[in-house]
Amino acid sequence: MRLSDSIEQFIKELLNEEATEVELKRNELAEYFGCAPSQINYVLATRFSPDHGYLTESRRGGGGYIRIVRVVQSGSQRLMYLVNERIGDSLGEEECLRLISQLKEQRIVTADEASLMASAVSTRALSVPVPDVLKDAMRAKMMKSMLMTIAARNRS
Amino acid sequence: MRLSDSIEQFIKELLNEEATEVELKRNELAEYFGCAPSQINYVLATRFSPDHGYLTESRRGGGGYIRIVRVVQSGSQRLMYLVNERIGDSLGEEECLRLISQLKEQRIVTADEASLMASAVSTRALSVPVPDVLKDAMRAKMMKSMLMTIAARNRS
DNA sequence: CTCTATAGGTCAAAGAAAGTCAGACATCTC
DNA sequence: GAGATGTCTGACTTTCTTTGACCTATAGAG
Repeated sequence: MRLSDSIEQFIKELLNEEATEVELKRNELAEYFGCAPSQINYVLATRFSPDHGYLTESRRGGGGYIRIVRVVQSGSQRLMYLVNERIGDSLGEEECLRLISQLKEQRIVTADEASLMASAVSTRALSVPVPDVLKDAMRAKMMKSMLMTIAARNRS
Repeated sequence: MRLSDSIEQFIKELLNEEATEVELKRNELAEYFGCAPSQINYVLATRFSPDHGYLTESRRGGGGYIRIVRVVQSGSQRLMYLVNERIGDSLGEEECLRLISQLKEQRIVTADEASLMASAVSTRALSVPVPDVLKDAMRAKMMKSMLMTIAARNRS
């Protein structure tokens, strides 16, 4: 069995028993598996990315840590559909706005959150000298990122 | 738990019970926590700066002290300050996150809104081939845009 | 007025973790 | 079996914390 798979499984077991969140020390985990610490980053990048339904945060320095949050897709099929299929690699401003207003109508986000999201992907917010193609790519990523965050919260 | 975090918490507990102001002796505090006195300055600098919503003043010599004041500021004042003065033309991810978490602590935004904002300016959301300089310029604009939206909403 | 004990301030360097990335190696696909 | 894709490592980087040596201001005694 591959090392990455073992590490993946180990973390998923920690997450299984009613915990939707784990905190671990990169160095300890690496030592436990007898591998380079950077291997942990590889596993996180390839198995615990937002596209896989996870969020991670971390802190460096003394007392540092890595936290992994599992985003369960029970009450949020709609969101996961958007993240995984509807939104591709690029999304124009109009399309973003359409999607956001749908989410609001379906009461998946509040009116306040909808306007917050809209202001983040607005032309005004992205008015820097960058080709439109890249801006739309960013919009897609930003939308996915925000939707994942909402899904994580809706974890019901 | 980190020493800095313990000291931070200790001070915040002193400030919590209806007191908006504490006065303490640097050396005593350091002795209580068994650390170097300069550690106290570190905590003040990283957790009780004006950005965090605190002011500090102090006095040396016999009978010296350090006073920490929690600044009471309305939400919209705070937002305007951030938009017009604090956030310039560029803002790194770490700084964004710091500002956002302070807004949350000061209850100007909800926890949900804070995580939404954080996910919008995250590295993850902006991982497209664009120079960092431009990303930080975008972050500044996005933050302003979102904060303006919040300010507009609060004014109702 | 001067001296000294008593505080707090500053800064650089060491330490503690995590992040990044290029390249070696492995595995899969056709 | 050659090229593409996936794994893994190690050297280097970045960020955050902690300490200690040295600096500066103040009050009070003489």
